[in-house]
Amino acid sequence: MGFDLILQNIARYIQLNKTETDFFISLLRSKTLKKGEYLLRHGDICKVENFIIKGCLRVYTIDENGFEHIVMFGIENWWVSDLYSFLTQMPADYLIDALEDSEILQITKENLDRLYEKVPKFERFFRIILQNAYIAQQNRINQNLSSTAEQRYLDFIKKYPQLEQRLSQKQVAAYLGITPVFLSMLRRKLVKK
Amino acid sequence: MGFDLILQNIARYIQLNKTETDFFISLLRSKTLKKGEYLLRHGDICKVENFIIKGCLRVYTIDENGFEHIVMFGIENWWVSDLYSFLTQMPADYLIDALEDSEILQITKENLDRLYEKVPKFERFFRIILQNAYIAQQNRINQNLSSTAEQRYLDFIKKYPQLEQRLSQKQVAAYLGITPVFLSMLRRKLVKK
DNA sequence: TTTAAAAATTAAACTAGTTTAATAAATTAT
DNA sequence: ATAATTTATTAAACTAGTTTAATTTTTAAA
Repeated sequence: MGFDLILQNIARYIQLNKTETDFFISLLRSKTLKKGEYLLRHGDICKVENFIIKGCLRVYTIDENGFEHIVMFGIENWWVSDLYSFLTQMPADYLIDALEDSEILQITKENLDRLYEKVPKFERFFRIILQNAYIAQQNRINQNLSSTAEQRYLDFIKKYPQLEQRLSQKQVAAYLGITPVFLSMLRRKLVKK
Repeated sequence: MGFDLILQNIARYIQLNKTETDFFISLLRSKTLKKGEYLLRHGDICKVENFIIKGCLRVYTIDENGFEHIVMFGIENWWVSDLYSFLTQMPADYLIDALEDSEILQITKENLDRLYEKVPKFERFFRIILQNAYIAQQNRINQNLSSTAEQRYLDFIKKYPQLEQRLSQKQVAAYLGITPVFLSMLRRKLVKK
């Protein structure tokens, strides 16, 4: 039916009975995105939390000079949103769009709040998801502070080998915090070795 | 009693009755730290989550060249730990020490797990705490990707004016990801304006 | 209160990463 | 299939931030 992946994702941390599972699924809406299509624009209210079934998205900003900076990629089995905007229902700081044709499942804030009320186990689930995301982000901050661009690139392709295959170098550079020109130079230098 | 601050901190997001409050407090241990004292060393197992009642701590790494990189400061009303090590009980990636004489309240992993079981509302509490921390970290990542050191410094003193007063420039530089020498140059340039 | 140690300042030489611009290669659209 | 657009490459000039080192100021220790 297409809910297998998300149920599996949730089963990693909490066990749901049939009623709970059905209730949860009833709160989801599915959506497809063409490559390049926006899920969220800067200034929009982020109305939903998104679970990716298929495809690849990016969460990013565009600075005053028009340069893009990617705070996260999302692929199959990941949750993405502008969490600040989602929680506060204030205008979003980030943009989200699809880097590939994608399929997602969405849950609105109202429905997620209802889910927390009716199935409090989901508090635990999202606590754990957030713990993992927090740890990953902290490590990324540390790496941005302590490593050269070359080391960050090497760590990136080591940590996400499959993801790197799916991304253009421009996107990788926007994630690493360097220019595409410099990434190209780094790669040349690395293959020469 | 010294528990006022932490109870207030928790009351922001969940309501506890007398029994729950007493149970929670029974799980806490208090500890004082002298300036410079370690709470956690790289490679230790992080056995406790720490709530700061008074003082200032830092969570950081030391790179192969001996330079320190600060991933977070903690002051009154903040929670600090090496979350990865705390959750997995594996050796810590980070060091934590006191930048001022400090007082903290500690809860062990076993006790926190018991707390989640007996008072599931705490799942919600820590979910919300983590949401806030996640959002703050994501904004910091974005800023590291998109702003110059000068802009990051200006944003830092604007966002944490009270904190900046308590820190040496060396610590601020280690948080911003620049050398103390360069921070000194920036400050001179800024006062001249 | 004096001494020692750490933090901050300044300047000059240096380098990691940027910018600009031109060309080639790969994707996308018609 | 062709044209148009985007992405990647390369090189040269440039700049934000580093490094080293010497001096001053502040903080901590005895």
